[in-house]
Amino acid sequence: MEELVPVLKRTKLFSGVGDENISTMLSCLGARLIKYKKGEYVLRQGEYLSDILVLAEGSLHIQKDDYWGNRSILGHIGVGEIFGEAYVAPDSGTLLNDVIAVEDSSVFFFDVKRVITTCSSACRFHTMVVQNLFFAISEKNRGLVQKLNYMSRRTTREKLISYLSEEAKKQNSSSITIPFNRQQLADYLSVDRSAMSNELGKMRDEGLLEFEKNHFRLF
Amino acid sequence: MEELVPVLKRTKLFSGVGDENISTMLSCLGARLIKYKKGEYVLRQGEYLSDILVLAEGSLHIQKDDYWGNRSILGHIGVGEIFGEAYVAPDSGTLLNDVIAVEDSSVFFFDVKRVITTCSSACRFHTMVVQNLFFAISEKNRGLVQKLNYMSRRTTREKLISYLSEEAKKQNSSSITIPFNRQQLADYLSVDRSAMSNELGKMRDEGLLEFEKNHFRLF
DNA sequence: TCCTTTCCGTTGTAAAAACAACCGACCTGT
DNA sequence: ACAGGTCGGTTGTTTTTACAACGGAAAGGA
Repeated sequence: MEELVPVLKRTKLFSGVGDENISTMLSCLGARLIKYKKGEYVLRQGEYLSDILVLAEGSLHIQKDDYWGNRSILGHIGVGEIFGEAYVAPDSGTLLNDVIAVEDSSVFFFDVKRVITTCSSACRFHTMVVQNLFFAISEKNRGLVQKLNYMSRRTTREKLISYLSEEAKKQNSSSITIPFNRQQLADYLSVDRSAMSNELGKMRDEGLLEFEKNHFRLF
Repeated sequence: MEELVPVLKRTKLFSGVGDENISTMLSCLGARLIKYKKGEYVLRQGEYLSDILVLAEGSLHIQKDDYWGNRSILGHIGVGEIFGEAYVAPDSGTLLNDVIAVEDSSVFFFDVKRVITTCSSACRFHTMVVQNLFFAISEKNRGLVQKLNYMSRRTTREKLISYLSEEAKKQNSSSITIPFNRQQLADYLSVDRSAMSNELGKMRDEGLLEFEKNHFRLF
């Protein structure tokens, strides 16, 4: 476990807590490290969860099977990412997704009770961890709300407009660079890549915008 | 302010904290009560926020104007609801939406620093409020993830299938009751009501499901 | 350099959705 | 009983999307 402490140092959960304090906190937080072989389940849909998890090594997929058995991959978890934190509330019900190891992986488990209940004053940085946890879930929240904003539009054009519009506000310029290539943008907005490319072409022809690769200019 | 304490008692933020303790906590949390006339802005897009808010009276709309000036209403805040909590992190940037009073309203402001930094032991219930806050944002998170799940499907049929499928799992039965009428369900899934009604009809004809009003049975 | 792969714009077709309009069933208040 | 309103199913038309297929530009490796 100790050899993976440097990884924890760089995570959002332990931001601002020095290495030397992390080792001390591990026991206070009830930390356990569990290793998974490629293909093994880390979490299963329908289980209850009482730990907050941090991926220390490897990579994971979040996936889901529906009532009729169709499987889809919802997302990816990389080293240092926090997950499971939205399902540890007493009334959160069971997990809705499976989490599976894409390669051999190691996961830290932190008992939520020991995380959110500040322990004795021995552990000065405990409060900071609780704050970090709150900020981390806040950040996820903001990302979800934004995406939902784009996705609730009916047409590809409207999705593009709302997305680019938001980026322009965020980057405070009508000339913006986006962090996606075409396929990724299409996936993000849940539309077909070629249809989206087509629509971008039309919008350019109509003088709404210009673009080159992942750089856009709005008019 | 005191006359609105009974409202706070029934909110998720103060769940488990007795009335008598709430009054005591208000000062410890740096609470302020601000009243708004109908039509006034409570929050503006582009502002930084350092308070967690709870609506005590009235009702609010969350709305948004895009780069080209089109306005849309994203949601509604009712009495007792917590809002703004996702934008108080130090690196959360500015607000993405406006919040406006639909009728005369009163809003409690709690300084986030005083909420998440546990105060001296005088305030036994402070820890509980922090937990409640975390659980509240968790709950929002889960709702957002679910909705995103449904909305990321390409066709109305797939959206319906994923939604009903999830409800069936949640209610642990193939016979389910949903909390929406047709228009609300269409709005929730961001599709056209009549097209959705049409699709439901086809799915029934194909033997995938049966329904009557807001009760569905899956096969 | 040549080969392969990735990226992305384009086109045509088939499928699906949006939209508008209409109708009947059911409430509710008068 | 009647008028007005809500709800939801149906239909036809138009618009938009998904899908499949292709080709050229650019990047990267052997």
